[in-house]
Amino acid sequence: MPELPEVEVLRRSLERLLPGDRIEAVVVSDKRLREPVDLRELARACVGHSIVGLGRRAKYLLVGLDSGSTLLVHLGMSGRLTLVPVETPSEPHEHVSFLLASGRRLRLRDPRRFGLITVVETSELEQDPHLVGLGPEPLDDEFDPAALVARCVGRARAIKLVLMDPTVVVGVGNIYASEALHRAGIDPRRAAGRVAPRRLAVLVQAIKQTLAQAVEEGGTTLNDFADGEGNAGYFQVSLAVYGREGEDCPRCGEVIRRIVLGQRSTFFCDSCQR
DNA sequence: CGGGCGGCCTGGAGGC
DNA sequence: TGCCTCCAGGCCGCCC
Repeated sequence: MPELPEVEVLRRSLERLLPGDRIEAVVVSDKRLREPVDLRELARACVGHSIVGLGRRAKYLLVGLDSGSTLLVHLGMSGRLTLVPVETPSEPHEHVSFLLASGRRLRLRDPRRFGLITVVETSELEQDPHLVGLGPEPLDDEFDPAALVARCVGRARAIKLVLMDPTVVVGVGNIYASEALHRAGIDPRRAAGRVAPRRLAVLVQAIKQTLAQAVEEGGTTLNDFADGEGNAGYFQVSLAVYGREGEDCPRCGEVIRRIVLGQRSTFFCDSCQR
């Protein structure tokens, strides 16, 4: 489900709702996620401690606690983290609930179980194995044309797959890779090393603009994405190509195609993406 | 090292 | 109604 914009939208919503609240109990109802949920570790870091802030790195949500620990949460494909009244009945695929002093509970559901929740010492966040080796944040100045060019020279891989490589740039998943390439007018199949530097510079701007706009529009809700209060996003109406096989390209009117690259659906316009 | 692929999971949609 | 296949926003590890 979530790429960078969705996680950032979630972060912003929780940032308004959670800081200052205290975790009174942790319930693990299903420990089966990408890594088994460790109740003892969660409880030790959380119970009796307050939430101090919400951060994000790549597609990981970071929940900072006054215990000196940070919760690292990844939503995988189908994860949802929502704040509900404490008496809300549990639903299928609920994994973890944090009962808060305010009478609410923060609940993590994830039917496909590709998600993750774990505890990291805040002072050691940078060295955490989940985060180490990640490339630059796409919305930071550090991600610039020179950075992308350096990672593309001499590479035979399709440019779309390079964009989705988290050591190149983080947070760009299957939807936004297709969208950014359409904006930049670049064929997703083109070998990364054969995209001119000038056009890679355009691509960097397209990525930044696409992601920033998606955050402003509340993320993309194709099926079930929602922020911490359950609100859907609406960037899906701004999608130019993703999920629009057979429709007209909004820029040139040609038919949008769907192909498979790296086992993922890829949408593009053969006519205005070269 | 780069590159390609299978695997991990469940649920929803659509065809028959 | 049921059964089958395909498809889905991510990521990891194995192979050549």
